Amino acid sequence: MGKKVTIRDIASMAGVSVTTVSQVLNGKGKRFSKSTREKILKLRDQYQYVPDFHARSLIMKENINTIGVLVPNVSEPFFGTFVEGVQQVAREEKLIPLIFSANRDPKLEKEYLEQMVERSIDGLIIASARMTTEMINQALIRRDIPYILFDRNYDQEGARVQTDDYHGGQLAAKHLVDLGHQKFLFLGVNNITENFKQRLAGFKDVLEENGRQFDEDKDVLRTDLSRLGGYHAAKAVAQSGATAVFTANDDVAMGLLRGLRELNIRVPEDISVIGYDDIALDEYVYPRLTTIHQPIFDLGIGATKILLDRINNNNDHEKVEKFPVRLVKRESTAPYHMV
Amino acid sequence: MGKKVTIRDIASMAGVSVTTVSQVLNGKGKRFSKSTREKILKLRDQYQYVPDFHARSLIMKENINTIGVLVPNVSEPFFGTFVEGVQQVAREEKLIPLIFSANRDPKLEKEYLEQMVERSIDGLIIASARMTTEMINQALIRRDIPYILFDRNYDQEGARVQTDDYHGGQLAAKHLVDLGHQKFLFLGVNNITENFKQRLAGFKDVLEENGRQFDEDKDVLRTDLSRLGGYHAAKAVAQSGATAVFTANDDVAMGLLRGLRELNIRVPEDISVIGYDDIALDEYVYPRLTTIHQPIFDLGIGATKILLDRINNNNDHEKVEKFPVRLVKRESTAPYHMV
DNA sequence: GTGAAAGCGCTAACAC
DNA sequence: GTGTTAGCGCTTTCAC
Repeated sequence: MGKKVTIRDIASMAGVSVTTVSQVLNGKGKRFSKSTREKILKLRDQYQYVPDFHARSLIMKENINTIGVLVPNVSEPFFGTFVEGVQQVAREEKLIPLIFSANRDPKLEKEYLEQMVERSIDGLIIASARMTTEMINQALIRRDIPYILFDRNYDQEGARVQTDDYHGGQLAAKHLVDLGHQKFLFLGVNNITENFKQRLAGFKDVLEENGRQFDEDKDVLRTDLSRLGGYHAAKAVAQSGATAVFTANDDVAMGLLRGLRELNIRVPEDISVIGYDDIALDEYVYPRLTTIHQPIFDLGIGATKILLDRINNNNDHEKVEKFPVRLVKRESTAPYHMV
Repeated sequence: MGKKVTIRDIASMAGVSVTTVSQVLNGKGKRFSKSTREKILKLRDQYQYVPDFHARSLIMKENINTIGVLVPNVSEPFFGTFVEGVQQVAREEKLIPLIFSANRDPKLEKEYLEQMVERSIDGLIIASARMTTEMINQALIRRDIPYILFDRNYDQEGARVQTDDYHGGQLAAKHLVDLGHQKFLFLGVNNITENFKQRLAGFKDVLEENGRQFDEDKDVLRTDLSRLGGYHAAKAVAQSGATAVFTANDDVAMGLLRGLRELNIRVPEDISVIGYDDIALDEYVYPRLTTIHQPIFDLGIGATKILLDRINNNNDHEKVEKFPVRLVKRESTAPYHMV
């Protein structure tokens, strides 16, 4: 209903100037009389005056602390957890996180990125496979907006948080080899990005070091990076003859579990499945999923902290923080039995 | 590094006035010579000029399409899907959705709400149990920002989308009664809100209509509204002697499924479990979860469309759009067998 | 103790 | 065809 109450309205009602109101409301009004101050405060409360954000940030180059978070999809458990980590730090540091979920649509990503730039946010956390450094810089060029890269951005510049995907792949292979398996499969994704390549490389290397056969042409299957993708791949997995499958991530593994179940193939008795990420859901599927743990929540925290660091200290050197991965043994993997 | 390029910079470099630049860049420059236009466009590209958002929205009170979405937690599958629905409409309508996830913290919710108001967004979608109409109005008062309420806001004013929770409860009871069960349990939540009350009421009424016993004191258990909550409740559920359990939502049901499994209680052979919501995960747990379907994605779409309607047409009457619920039979419920 | 005035970057009447 | 001017709502010198 009501038109917006401006500082001018308050001023004229209080019978003082806008300066006075501004000063008082910003806690810089020690020099004004008590009665003036109280009058203004009272009017503020009465009319629910809130200074206009845009007018304010137009002047104050130092922004209200706002950071942008660009993720492919908040509804994926992985990114949901990541965002929660970001939020935790944001809360502690009184930052406002603007979350943009672009559904892996490059056009949208670009658009959102530009939006954030326009809104002159203080910093940016970008989690996106498709987004190249070039694209990012193009949008950010000539603005010194610090940003942090996350996930799948290996060959890129810029401060970032990373996990050791190669090592993750090694761990998965080692676990499966220890269980005595002989025939392996990597259930990868159609749109392969560097982190997946690394996992595969680590996986393959350990297999070969242990004298196992692994042919990248025949022993790698590709599907969509989703539960449905894993589900649809079940038949091909079953026909491959492999007894141990390493999936691109836990979502894919969950889909595979379902698909295998419908095919009456038992996990882990017939096939062992190991995922990647360690999302919270892993404990709730059946069988509980063995996986490579990534500290997703901590990654969110870490990314935000590095970003803050860069914002505040204008820390220009490219900081790359590595986070550890580890094997989490649950029920979806078991020793290999000869048939 | 570079300072921000302003319209003035572009103007002086092009040797024209700011007006000219502004007009040309906003597509209102038909009256200018082609050479001028091209010169400006080229400079814009060269210097990656982006008009300052704040300066712009300071003037054009109306036009930047931004809506705020306040949810308890994006990483919950339910809200994740809801947000996706919102985003779909947003994309179609060229809106920018600002997502705020407040983790059910009332203080944060209020803070975010105020933030959105300050940023003069065009409209608001609020999904929050704790948030009373009073709180909302307090933050929104004297601004005519239209908003839509979602989820758990029964006894409240304002346009909103709703599903028929009472009917949902009825459907659950009917299904269980049809299967021949005699002893029932409602696994509810500690912090009961109106939607849960409605579900319970519908559940109870149908049970009693069919001559089944249901005592709200003894046959209702309370736990946290989460997978972990359901998990922890498993023992109590097992000891209750009930053969059919209706849970507050699917998350709780998933936790219960896991807990029961660890107790070696078979679902559905020993106990039937029916959830609520029909989140995507239901197909991937074991056994696949029977549930009451809510059109979560459509709710997101619907909420956004109603909001748009109110923004554009200044539609002041309180529109309440109801969405249907229905039973989705899967594998977690089965006929009752005498022991 | 208080206020006038300048200006943040932009758009839009209204000249010329 | 193009420029002048007047703000949008606010903060901040600096003068009184």
